[in-house]
Parts: sequence; C-alpha cells; structure tokens
Amino acid sequence: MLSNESRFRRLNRAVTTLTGVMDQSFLGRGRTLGAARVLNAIGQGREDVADIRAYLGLDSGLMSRFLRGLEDEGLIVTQPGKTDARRRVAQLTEQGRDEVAAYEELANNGARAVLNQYSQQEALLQAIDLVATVLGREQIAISEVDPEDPRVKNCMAQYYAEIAAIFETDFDPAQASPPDANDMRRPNGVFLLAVSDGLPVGCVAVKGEGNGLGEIRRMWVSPAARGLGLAKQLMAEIEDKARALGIHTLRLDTNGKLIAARRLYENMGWSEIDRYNDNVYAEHFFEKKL
Amino acid sequence: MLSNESRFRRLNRAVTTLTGVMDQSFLGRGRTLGAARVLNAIGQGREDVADIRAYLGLDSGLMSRFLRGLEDEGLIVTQPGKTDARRRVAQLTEQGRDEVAAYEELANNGARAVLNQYSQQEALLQAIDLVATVLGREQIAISEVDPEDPRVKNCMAQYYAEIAAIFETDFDPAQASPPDANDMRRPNGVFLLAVSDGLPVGCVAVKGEGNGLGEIRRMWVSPAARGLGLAKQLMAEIEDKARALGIHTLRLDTNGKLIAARRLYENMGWSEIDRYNDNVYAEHFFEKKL
DNA sequence: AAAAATATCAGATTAAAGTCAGGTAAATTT
DNA sequence: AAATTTACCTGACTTTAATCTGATATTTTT
Repeated sequence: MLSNESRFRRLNRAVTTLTGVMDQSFLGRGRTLGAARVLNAIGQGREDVADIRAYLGLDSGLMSRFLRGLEDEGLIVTQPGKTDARRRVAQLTEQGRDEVAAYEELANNGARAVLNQYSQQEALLQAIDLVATVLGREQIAISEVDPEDPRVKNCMAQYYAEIAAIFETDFDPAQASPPDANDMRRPNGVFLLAVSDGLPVGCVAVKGEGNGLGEIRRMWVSPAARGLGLAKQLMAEIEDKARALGIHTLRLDTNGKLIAARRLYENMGWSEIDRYNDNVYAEHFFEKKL
Repeated sequence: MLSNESRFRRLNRAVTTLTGVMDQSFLGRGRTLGAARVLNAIGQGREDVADIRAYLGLDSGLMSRFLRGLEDEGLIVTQPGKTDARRRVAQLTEQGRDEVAAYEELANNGARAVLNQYSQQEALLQAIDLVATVLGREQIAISEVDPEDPRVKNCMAQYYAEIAAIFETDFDPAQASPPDANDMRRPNGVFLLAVSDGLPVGCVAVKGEGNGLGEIRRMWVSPAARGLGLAKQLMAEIEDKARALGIHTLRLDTNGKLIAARRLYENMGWSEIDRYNDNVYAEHFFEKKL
C-alpha cells in the first residue's frame, strides 16, 4: 500500500514527535539543549573534548562556549590532557553527576511513559532493537571482553533460550561440553563481543590450550542484528585473533537445525570433519587450517 | 541487559541521527527548515492555515512570515477561506508542486539509502510499521470508506495471506460467502477503515440488506496495530453505525483458530448461535441484539 | 447593533545555534 | 631550531526560530 520509503518516513515522524516532547522536558532544567547535550555526552563517559565535538558535530568555538558555561555552573571541570596537553579533558563534578542523573531520569520517564501504555512490551522492544540496530549498523563495535563479563552471560542466556525454542526441548548447557572460561582468556584464547550503541548483539570466542589447536565457541548473533553480516565479521575477526595467538588449526561443532550457521562455515572455507567431542547437541563438525 | 528505557532511547538516537542527515539534505534547497516544513505540510494536502499552524506548533506571527516568504517565492498562493474569511487557505502553485516533489525525492532517497543496504527488508519494514504505529497510537483515525477503496483491497490481501498461513492451506475467498460490495455501502451498510499516519491498520464492515438484519464482515487488524485495542474500537464503532442504519440484530462468523477474535466477541456481549451460512472456513457463529 | 472572540498580519525584540577570523600554547614535521 | 600543524579559546557577527504587542478584518455572541 504505502511505499517502503513512506513506511520508513512514518517511523521518522513518530520518533521525531516524541523526541520533540522529550527535548521540551529537558529545557525545564534551565539550560539550553546544546549545553544539555554536551553535559550528557560527558556524563556518558566521553571525556575528550575533541571526541565530544566530533560526536555532536559542533564547531570548536561553540563547543568552547558550552564548556565555559558548564564550568561556570560548577557542573564540570576541564584539564589539559595527560598525553597531549592541547586536547582538553572534561569531567563531571559531584554537582554535574546529579544534574546528569536528573536528565537521565527525565529521558527514562519519557521512555517509560510510551512503553508502559502498550500491552505487548516485549514484542515492541524486540522490534525497537531490530530497527535501532539496523539503522545504527555502522556503529557496531567488536571488542575483546572477559568471558565472564555480565554482558556475555546475557548473550548466552538469550542463545540458550533460542536454542531451546529451535530444538523444542530444554537445552542443558552442561551437556554441550561447556568450555573453561580460562581457555577463552589470553593467552589461551580470546572472547569477542559486538555492541551496538550499548546493546550486546553478538559474540564469539576462540578457546585454546596453548598447543596450536583452537576451537570456536559461543558464536551468537542477536535477532536484532541478523542480516547485517555480523556473523561473518565476527568469524573473520576471531580467526585473526586465533592466528595471532599462534593457533594453526581451528575446529567447531554445530547442530543440523542451524542451517544458516552451517552455510556460513562452508562459505568461509571450513570443511566438515568427523565428530571430535561428545556434545550431545552437536551433529556437524568443521575444521579450518589457518 | 539494557533496561527497557535504554532500549527505547537507542531507537531515539538512531532515528534522530538519520533525521539530522535528512534535514541537512533539505537545507540544500536554499530554504530554512521552518519554511520547508510549512511548504511540505501544504504539499501533503493541508490547506487551512490554522490547521497547519496547529500541526507544526507554530506561532501565528511566525507562520505568517513563512507564508509570506513562500508566496514571495511564488510557491504558494493564499486566499480567504470560503466559509470563514478569517481563516486563510494556502495552495501550491505549479512551481510549488515541483518544489514539494523535490523535497519528497530527497526524503525518499534518504529512506531508500538506509533500507536498500539491508538484506531482510520486509522484516525490517514490519518492525518499523509496528514501532511507528505504537508510538503514534493517538493518531489512528477511523473513517468511512468505500468497500472498493484500494486501501481496503490491500487490507484484505494481507488478511488472506495471514489466514492462509494460520490455516496452513490456501485460502479461497470465493468459498467464504464473499459479500456484495453494495451491501457494505450506505444505505445498506458501512465500511470503516483505520489509518495510522497513512498506513491502513485495520478495517471492519457491516453488511446489511435493509431488513434490520446485519452481518459483521472484513474484520481485520494489522499485526502492526495489535495490542492497541483497535479491534475493540472498530467493533464498537461499527455497532454504532449499524444501530444508526436501523439494524437491530448483528451476526458474524469466525474460525476456531482465531482465538483472540472469539474472546473479543464474547467480551463484547456476543452470544454463540448455530451455523447460519455455508462458509467453509467458519466454525463459530455469533449474534448480538443492538 | 454593540461587544466579544477569532484568525491573521506586521513590526520589534530576544534567544539559541551556528559561523568566522584571529590568537595562544602545545605538538609534530622539516 | 624553525616552520607547520593541531586543539582550543575568544570575540564579533549572522541566521533561524521564537515570542510579544498591537492592528485589522471577520465572525459569533449577547
């Protein structure tokens, strides 16, 4: 009925309207939106002035004035950077933290007001995650994390829930040869987590034992990030990490129902081999020489 | 992992960033955003100045200046309204139409640029429809349309596709006692369509034959609008319309697999009766005295 | 018919954001 | 060591949006 473009523009209009309302509530704290944006950027942990400037797209003169204003209010302090004294670093004062918290509260209240009046919140949130992740696809960042990072645990919980739904039985991780966290930490292995604007959207690990053999584990991509080529990117990066760790042969196992995964492995140069473990959920086994 | 509020705010950020880029492209046409917004509102068919003013939330002085500017550019003409000469009415000139088309092109290109780089477009668009509809829930408008309106055909096509998926067989509308369009037109009946910012999200009809008996047909709510109470609203409105047409008894049929629908009818005071037609897809029959 | 309300317009003013042209100190390059 | 570049600052200026006041024409109410 509507063109795809129009459907997209409907979203723009709906979100823009809400954002306008939210911005209005921000004004209630007696600061201009520009100053509030800078303050909140600092509150998000962005300290480097040049970084904030790039993030918000501000002219250096304008930025400078915002910083002076916030300083005069006693909300931030700025200092020359340690490694480069030209780059200045901004930090919140006690009072600044309170003020950021107040803005957070306003933004969260605005969000809650919308979410709470809808009966099927989880479905809505999943749609929101998908849309936000696809629209912000350029800013998905893959980085090394500890295998016991709480975000990793969260990814795994989602993974198990999905697997259970696909297998139509309970999924017992203990029966899937659970890897020792230490084998996914340097120097044995590496754990990679993909994050899209704060939301964990995928992970993968290489598990090693220091003998040149490695295994790919914990491969997962959130439904919100599927179709973006993230799985391929994670696999490529983890292979690089494995190579750098001195691993020459990688293996992995997978279930027959995870068809997309199997196709990916085949496309990326893996070859099927015989069963090499007693994981009861695994039906296909692959190997790749690095 | 992330709070619900944070997940919502991720969407805000992603959309706002894109909107900013789009707005930049609008500026390329040498007009301020304010003036462009007014022009595009007129291009959308909003003619009444007071209406545009309310829609865009503009002060009368500011609005007046935008209109003068657009008039000076030769893009619009304004006249006193016919029924009330205080309210002015704006219309596009030939040149204005071209300019609106140019803005449309820019906006559509921006939307396409985002959509086209994603491989699972239809899933994304469905998520977009859901999010935009829920966020813009207040602006769903229900109005009478002709049963042969193309938007109605589109709703029905979606309905049939869904039904086919639920029944796991092909669905042949010809076997479902298809109603005569004329019986869903005044004075026999009424057809209602629910539209959310341009997107048809639901419909319902009362089919009558002028004898005080009526039948509810074409009841459908888009997946994008479920959970908003739209079905209930449509049913309530169509009952009112039926009453106003002089109908004293309403009937309807439904399939056993449409559980939510059946529960709705029961909650709204319908009582189950014996089969009254030979619709092969119908398994439950209801009646309501008005 | 008079009074009140409504819709727009025009001019003056303010506020916020953004731009531009130097200037300084620190870092980097030559 | 000199020249260049970088990051930030300051002050002057422009643009855009927004607000406020008062005027006019029209409609509605009394």
